[in-house]
Amino acid sequence: MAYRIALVDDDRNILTSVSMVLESEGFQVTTYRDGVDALRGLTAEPPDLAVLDIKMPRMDGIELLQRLREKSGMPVIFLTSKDDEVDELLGLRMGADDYIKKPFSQRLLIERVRSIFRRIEAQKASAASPGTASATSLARGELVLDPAQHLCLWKNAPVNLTVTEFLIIQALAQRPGHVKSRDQLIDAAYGEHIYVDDRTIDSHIKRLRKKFREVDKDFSHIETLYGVGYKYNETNAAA
Amino acid sequence: MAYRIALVDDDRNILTSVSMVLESEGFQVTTYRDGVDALRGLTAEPPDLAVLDIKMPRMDGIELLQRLREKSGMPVIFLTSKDDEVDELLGLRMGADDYIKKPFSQRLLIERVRSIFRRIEAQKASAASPGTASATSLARGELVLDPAQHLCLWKNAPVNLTVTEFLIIQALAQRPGHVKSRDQLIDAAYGEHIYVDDRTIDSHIKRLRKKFREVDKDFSHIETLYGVGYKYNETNAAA
DNA sequence: CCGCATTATGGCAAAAATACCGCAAAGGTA
DNA sequence: TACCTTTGCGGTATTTTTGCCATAATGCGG
Repeated sequence: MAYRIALVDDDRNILTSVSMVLESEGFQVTTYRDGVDALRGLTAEPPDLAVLDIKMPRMDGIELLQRLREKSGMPVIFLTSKDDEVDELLGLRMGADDYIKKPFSQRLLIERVRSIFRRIEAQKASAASPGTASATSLARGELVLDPAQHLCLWKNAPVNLTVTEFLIIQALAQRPGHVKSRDQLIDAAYGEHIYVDDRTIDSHIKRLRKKFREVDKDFSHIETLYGVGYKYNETNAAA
Repeated sequence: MAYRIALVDDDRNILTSVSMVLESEGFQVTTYRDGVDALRGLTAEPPDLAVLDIKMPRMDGIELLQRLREKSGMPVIFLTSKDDEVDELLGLRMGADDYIKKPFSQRLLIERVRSIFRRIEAQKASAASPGTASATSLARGELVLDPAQHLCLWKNAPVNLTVTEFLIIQALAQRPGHVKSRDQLIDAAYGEHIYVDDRTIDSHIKRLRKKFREVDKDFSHIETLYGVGYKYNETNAAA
């Protein structure tokens, strides 16, 4: 279930480059080249997040946001070129969730976008009634993972995981019995444009094992494959 | 299996310092001092990644990339000195994978480089195992080998192999009944540019036979061809 | 059966990979 | 602001793997 992001900018180059980046991260991107078009599109089919340039012909980003806010509370990130535009944003504080100064790195952009969606997930989690399995949830034998609720159950007992831990166990449980290299797990947990050390994965695996053991002393479903990576087994490791 | 990186910059200091950093991370680095040389070198022997300075005499990085793109899709990272160069990149974005502003920290550079290679590995992995049965998995009679799961079964019993052992049995099982010389097995297990002693293969064969015998006392499918090498037989050796 | 060449195998120390402690930085919250 | 949680990573202990040696065993040609 890919998030949908609307991108509004009058610079076609930025439009294509940014949307490429976002799409490479698995988001579904719709682009608009000016505020008027965008207002129509965004109203007709609201995305999960809007990324707006401030300076645009016909209708600038700020006016666009004000119009949007009449109808919708969708998250918004602004793109700004100048510091005084930032000031303006801060002064007005009219409901933007974040802003990014041009020029910006892919990494920064993705960081901001992901943080927005993390926040949304968190809200969903607290809002959702427990017991309702959402569409994206995962039930692998005794393990239940529901990203929407940020819920992890082991043999029906809740396991309290942090965001990173959740992403890692999710990646592992996606394919029980299959090895994931540390690099693959880094991609799954952080996205492709962020580097963390291999050993950091070890730490998270350690914490995961510990938390599962707190619920089930004999938990040993996360297996180390020496020289390869880790894998999640549905059946407990015997030998 | 070291990744090969080409580094192109007219500043000799940067050339040496950066290549030292990369080499210390285990990468194999080739350097070029201008775009014309680089184009020739990169075309003749394409590396796994190119790191290009933008501002260079004779041919700048942007032109170099365009020329490269005519032939190759190798990943590219740009080095830039000025913000307006960044703008240009963001706008044009003609196939560069990332950019780094000078001056940059060693850590940042490594971060970017590793992220590129993670992506490559990820693609390899997903290409290798799209469904449940990975394309490269092998079922030869009673022997089952699945690299994606790092799984080895003999008569449905799991055999716990190390990476090297796995690579060797894989090479042997690829063509049952066909001899592989020790040199061929070394290539298969270590890559072509690493030297280990012939007798080392004997050791691995020893360990393989032992591990298989632990599961099946009468296992004798790995046959020695005196003076030639080893081969894997589907039917047990009748001798 | 003999002598030479090749292989099998147990053992071992070095190397490689991993587990995990503890801390400090980062981020969020009240 | 101060406080709490999360997180990444340095560093060390531990485990696993691995290459190779020395010796015994086996194969091969005569």
